Amino acid sequence: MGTKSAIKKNYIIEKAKNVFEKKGFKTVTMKDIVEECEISRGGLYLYFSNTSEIFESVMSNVYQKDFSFITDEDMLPSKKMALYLREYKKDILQKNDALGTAVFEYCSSIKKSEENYITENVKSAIDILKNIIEEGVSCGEFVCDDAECVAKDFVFVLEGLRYYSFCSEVSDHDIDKAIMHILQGIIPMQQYVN
Amino acid sequence: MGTKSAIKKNYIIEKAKNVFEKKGFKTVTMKDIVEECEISRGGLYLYFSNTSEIFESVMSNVYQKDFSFITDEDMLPSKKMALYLREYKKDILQKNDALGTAVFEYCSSIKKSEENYITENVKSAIDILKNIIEEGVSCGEFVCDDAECVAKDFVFVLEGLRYYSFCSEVSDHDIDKAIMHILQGIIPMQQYVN
Amino acid sequence: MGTKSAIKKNYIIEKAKNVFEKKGFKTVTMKDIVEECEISRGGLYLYFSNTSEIFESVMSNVYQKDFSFITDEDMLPSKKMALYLREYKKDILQKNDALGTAVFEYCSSIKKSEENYITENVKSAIDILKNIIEEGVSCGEFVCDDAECVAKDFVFVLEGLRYYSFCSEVSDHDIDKAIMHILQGIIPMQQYVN
Amino acid sequence: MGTKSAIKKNYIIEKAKNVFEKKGFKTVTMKDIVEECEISRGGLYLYFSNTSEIFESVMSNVYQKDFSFITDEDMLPSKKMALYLREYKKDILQKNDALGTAVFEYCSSIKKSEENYITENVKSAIDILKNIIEEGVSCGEFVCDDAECVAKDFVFVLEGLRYYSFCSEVSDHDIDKAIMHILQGIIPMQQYVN
DNA sequence: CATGAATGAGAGTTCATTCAT
DNA sequence: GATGAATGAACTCTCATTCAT
Repeated sequence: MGTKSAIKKNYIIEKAKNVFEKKGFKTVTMKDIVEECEISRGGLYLYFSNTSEIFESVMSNVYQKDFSFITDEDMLPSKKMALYLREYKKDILQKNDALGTAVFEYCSSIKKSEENYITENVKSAIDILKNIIEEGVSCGEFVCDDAECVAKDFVFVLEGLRYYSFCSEVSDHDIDKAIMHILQGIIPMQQYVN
Repeated sequence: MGTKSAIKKNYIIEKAKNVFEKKGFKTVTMKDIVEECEISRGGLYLYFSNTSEIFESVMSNVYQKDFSFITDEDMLPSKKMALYLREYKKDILQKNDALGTAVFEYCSSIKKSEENYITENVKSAIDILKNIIEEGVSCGEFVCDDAECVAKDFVFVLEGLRYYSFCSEVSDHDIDKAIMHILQGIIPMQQYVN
Repeated sequence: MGTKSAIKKNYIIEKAKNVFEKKGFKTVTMKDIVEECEISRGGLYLYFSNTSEIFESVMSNVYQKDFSFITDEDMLPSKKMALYLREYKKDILQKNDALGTAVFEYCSSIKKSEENYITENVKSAIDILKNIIEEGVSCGEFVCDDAECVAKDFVFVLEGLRYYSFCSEVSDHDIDKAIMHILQGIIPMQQYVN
Repeated sequence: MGTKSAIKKNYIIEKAKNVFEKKGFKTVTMKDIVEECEISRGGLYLYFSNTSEIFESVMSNVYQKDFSFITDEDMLPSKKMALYLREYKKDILQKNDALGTAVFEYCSSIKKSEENYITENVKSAIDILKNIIEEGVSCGEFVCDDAECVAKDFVFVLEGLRYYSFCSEVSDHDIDKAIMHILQGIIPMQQYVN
């Protein structure tokens, strides 16, 4: 596929993203995407065979956050925690009507045994937080018996808020409060900065 | 519509529930339900005009739990808490492939401003837990500064697990661990019984 | 069929008339009539098998005007003419939104060779007017070479106005003017009274 | 829509015309037209959304007569009258089982206040005839006090015959006789040529 | 007689997918 | 590559008609 094709493919992906944000996943049709892209019916089929394929492409374009700071040896665990949670929060707030519904619909329509975006996301988030907490414990910033348990607490509370946000308004403040409450369980003084 | 009709209507609701459990909400068609019920095309329309109407009926048949114990003045708050959380857990585990996906699809397809099953459910759960905790604090069973905050912690962790359960396996044990972790924050000794 | 049945049948016919006035003939369904009558679906079939049958009954109830004065030997032809045309006019004006459309739809959906309400009506009107004119000529009230031709002029002008009235407003005055114009061709002085 | 499409669209219009001639307007279905055209169900929807839209297209293809001679300054009014009435007659005779019924059904199903084919047609015919008569009076060919009244006499008699023709046989001769009778009222000598 | 639930045929409409150009 | 006309399958919905009660 030449450069021109790649450009067009990317164009389709960008446009399709709008459609998935508007309609979720299940009810999006090839026609919807053709119309959003203002290309020909046949044209779309040159690049994608069905909406799942398009959605996969949208997701791999979208789900790329830079979490390289996690491995930065010079950064304090408390700082890492603050940065990571801030990103998480931003993610949820942005999804207050965006791709989240589509992701859910897509993932829940796949057989459970398979890996999917939500599973991957949750697992990696638990892992990252667990590492940060353990690091924090070693250097004396955090106090915690069971890092995995706290990590899961963080992640599921945040996922719960995300889930809730698809059907109801969730504010910046709501998320902050939930995070602070858990943080208080592992640090003597507040170091989480908005 | 006489008694006979009521029986048939209930029959349709029961069968339709299977369909919603299998397919969620958005992609369920009147034809799907007709086929599951093994009735005629026109027959279904005698009772329901569209899938939303059927789904509403399914929900009002289903979503009726007995939480009367909450107001029982002789029951210890710790006991109430245990009972309530057990029900919550059961609810999530049953939904490990059941109506939850359909509920989500239905609710997220409704305008956010409107009340919906998920919003209602979350709000009422937070309320109930907050009351139990406050009761527990008054009688010395629990220790807690901010009952609402803890209640939300409970609810969103559980909702997070529910959400996750639609796309991945969630075990009895996973839920127990999450609950225990939060409980430890407010009680000196474990009283939560499975 | 007992008296009770006859009453019910008449009730249906009356109600059905409303439906035909509202919707014409072709698009009226058995369901429309059942609903207008507020009887059961099966109930209607005890009396009528289809809408044509009902329409026929409506028509035989409706199309009965008293033109006995036509044969009254003591009445002046000019008076007969006036009375007859007045009835004709009334008929058209009443049909300014009533059964006329249904009659047309019914008649034009029947094979042309068969007799139908419109054919019958037109033929009998021509006949009556021709007789009145001839009578008038004999007694010196009218002057006319070709009574049939004038009779047809009357009838087709009036039918033209009737036809036009189904799609556009036609006033009392419009009809009067048309009638007067033809009358002037056969009488020296105006004797047509509204 | 390119040239090819225009051809197909015209093809559909031609075929649809047959259907409307056979069945009138109200009971014609998209399926009827699909079958007459021998195209696919979906194919028709590429060009038209409903039967009204198709009927409108049929009408604008059909209702285009050349009456330019009306404004020809060199032609005698009597000649114009003869030509115009001949066209009118032809129109009625052709409709002896053709589009007229459909036109009526279509127009009578529209709210009366709106302009429609029948209203427009009648109004323009009255106007044209009135002008011809007045022209004829100026140049001495016709004798007439009230041109509008005579014009209406012509038009409504002819419309009456048209209406009658949908339900019964109307011959060339019937129309001629009616026309002659009115003409005799305004010209001393017959100049209407068949 | 009367009811109204039930059936199934049939019309409307939308789309995924193909294919000639 | 790209287009968009064309097809046909699938769904929605409405009614005429029947029939057990």
